[in-house]
Amino acid sequence: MQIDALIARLKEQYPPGKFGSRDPFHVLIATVLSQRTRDEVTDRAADKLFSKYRTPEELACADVRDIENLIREVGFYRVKALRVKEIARIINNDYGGKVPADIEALLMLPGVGRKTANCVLVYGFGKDEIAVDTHVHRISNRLGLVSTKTPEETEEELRRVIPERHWKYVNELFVRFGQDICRPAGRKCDQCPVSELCPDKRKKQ
DNA sequence: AAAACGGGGGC
DNA sequence: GCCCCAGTTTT
Repeated sequence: MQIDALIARLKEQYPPGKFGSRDPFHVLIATVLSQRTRDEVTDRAADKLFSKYRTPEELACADVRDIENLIREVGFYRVKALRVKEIARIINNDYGGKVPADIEALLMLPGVGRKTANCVLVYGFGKDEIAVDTHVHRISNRLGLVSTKTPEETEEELRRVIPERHWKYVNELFVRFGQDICRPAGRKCDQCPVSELCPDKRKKQ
C-alpha cells in the first residue's frame, strides 16, 4: 500500500479542516458528547450547551439536570451529563481551567478513552496523533494497512505503518470517507476515490 | 469477552 | 417498526 498516495488522494477528496485551532475544552466536551452519536445531532446539542455554559468554571457550576435537558438528544444523556460536569470540575480545579495536552492526564478524566483523548490532542492542540474510532478501524483493515481486531491494536499498528506527518489527518479523512463511500454495509466501491489502492474492493457492477 | 447506556435518523 | 450509530465503563 502506498500511504502517501492514499493520503494525498483522500485530501483531494476531503479538504482538511483546522487542526489545533479549536478551543481544547470545547473539543473535549463535544467529543464526549459525540460518542456513539451522529455528528449532526452532536453539533446541535453542543451548540445549546456552549451557548449557555462557555467555560470550565461555568460548566462545573451548572445544574446536572439542566445539562441533561440541553444534551438529551445525543443519547446516553444522564451519564454524559455527569461526566461533562465532572470533567469541567477537574479541569477547573486541578488544571487551572486549561485542558492538559497530555494523553495520560486526559485518560484519567471520566468518559475519556483513547479515541476521545487523541481527538483532543489532534483537533484541540494540533498534535501528531492517531484517533482510532470504528470508521478508522474498519477502513484500515479493508485497505490492508493493518490486520487487527481491536481499535487499540489498530492504533498501535497504524503508528508503525503511517509516517508521523500524516497522523493528524487520519481520523478526519477516514471518518469522512467511511461515512461517504466506504460504509460499514453498502459500500460504494464504484465511486471510491482510492479503489485502485484497495485489496478488498468489490468488483465493479 | 460481553453487557449496558439511549435518542435520532435511515430505510 | 427495526436496526445501526465519531465509545467508554463495568461486570
